[in-house]
Amino acid sequence: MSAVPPSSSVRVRFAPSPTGFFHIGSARTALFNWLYARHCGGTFVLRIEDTDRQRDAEEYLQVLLEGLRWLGLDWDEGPTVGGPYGSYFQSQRGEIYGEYLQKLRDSGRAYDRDGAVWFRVSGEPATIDDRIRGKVQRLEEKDFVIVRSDGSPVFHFVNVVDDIAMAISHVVRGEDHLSNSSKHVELFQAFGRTPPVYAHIPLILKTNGPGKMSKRDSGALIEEYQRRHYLPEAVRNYLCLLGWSSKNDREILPIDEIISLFDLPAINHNNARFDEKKLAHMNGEYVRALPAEEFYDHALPILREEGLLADGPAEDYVRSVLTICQEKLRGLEELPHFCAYFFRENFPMDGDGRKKILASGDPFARVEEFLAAIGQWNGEWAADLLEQFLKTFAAERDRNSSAYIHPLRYAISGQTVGPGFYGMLAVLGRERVLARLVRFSSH
RNA sequence: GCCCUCAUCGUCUAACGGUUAGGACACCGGAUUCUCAUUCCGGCAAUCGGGGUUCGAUUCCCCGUGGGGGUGCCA
Repeated sequence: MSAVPPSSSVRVRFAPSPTGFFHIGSARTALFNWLYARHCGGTFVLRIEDTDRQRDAEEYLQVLLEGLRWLGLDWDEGPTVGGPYGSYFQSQRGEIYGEYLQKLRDSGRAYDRDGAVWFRVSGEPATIDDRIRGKVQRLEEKDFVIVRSDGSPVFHFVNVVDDIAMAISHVVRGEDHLSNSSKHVELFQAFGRTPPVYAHIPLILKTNGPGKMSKRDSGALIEEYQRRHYLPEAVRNYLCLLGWSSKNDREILPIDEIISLFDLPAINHNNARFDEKKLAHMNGEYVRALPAEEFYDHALPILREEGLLADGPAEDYVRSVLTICQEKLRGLEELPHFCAYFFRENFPMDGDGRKKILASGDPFARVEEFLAAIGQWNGEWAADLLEQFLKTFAAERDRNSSAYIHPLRYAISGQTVGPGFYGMLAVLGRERVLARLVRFSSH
């Protein structure tokens, strides 16, 4: 439960069904609910709609909870934290549904047919009070099933019962529920309740092609970003921008600022297409802006996972590698490939890079020339002095320093891109650099 | 089919009824004492169509068109 008691009667809920995936659209719905709760000082309830009771329910639930935690969307009531309106699992609320069903039977709004229980509609158009779309009217024409013939209650019924029983004040959900809201309003009214305030948020569409994002689309699952070491703050920030904006031309915003600016009527009406490239760009911005200490904390487990720390390099060495690499990264995902040669001698030599180097001159000759000179040099092995040395060295031979830098970089790292050259030399250290140059020139 | 809903650059979006229609991503070009994948500068690029209302419409209304959703004993 939250440490700070709610200062508002606003109670919102995120009510996912544990399917084994955490879809980006669901995450965005959870996020908007959470933002609104935090904006109002209200309560964010997590309710698990597990009426299907699958075999792997527990494992499926973990995907969801871990995804929410990763995004920093903490819930005030729900699984693991409890709360006064439990249980927060629909599979454990059968008794409550029974009681509410009896109320509908008593008032003549529920009846049996074909072994199922049906709800009798009123014949009047329902008015949905929607904070984003205004008043929406829709006539629910046909009676509908609320309890299947196998005895299990259907979504529309349990959803409304739980919202009543959990005193939910605002229902923030995807627009795919808008048409069905007339069913829900009818149910609220049949229970003698005023329906909650609704806010139907636009859907997230596929990057290309027709329809909304589905689990199978590239980039559709939160767990994919976890696995690829995206920063959760970046994913969350991007998700905020799908259907909402600060209206001040700023897109990268600290979450506290988003919370204070966020409001339901400010949400857009139109669906948004998902753009993986923009998300990737935003992730890069977040990675490069990370304070050195936090970058280190994020990077260390990744390097370890890739086996790059197997030789037990000194902490100072790892830190200096990360310091020169951070500003060049587009994301933590590429870090291992970007810096592997700092940690092992059997790094791969990039094939295209080799062609590039060969095309621009004789790399072996350049490396040998340099090797001969640097071997004699006994200056301090520091970035600024190495720069001085190379510039003088190149000038004496009437060449541009880049004539040496490119082949040297390739010889030392196996790549044509990387951190600043002199910083790279300094961090690797004299011994390692010279050994690699020798190996390259005598290949 | 019927019902609901939406409509500004390719994409995400901004614009009290009066703006050279702004920003971001992508793309293209240039610069940056060494690479680029960082950074900086520049460029391309939009109000779906037709009617109204108004001195004036991206903005308000209507009709089309197009998109999305719903229409299950799925959620």
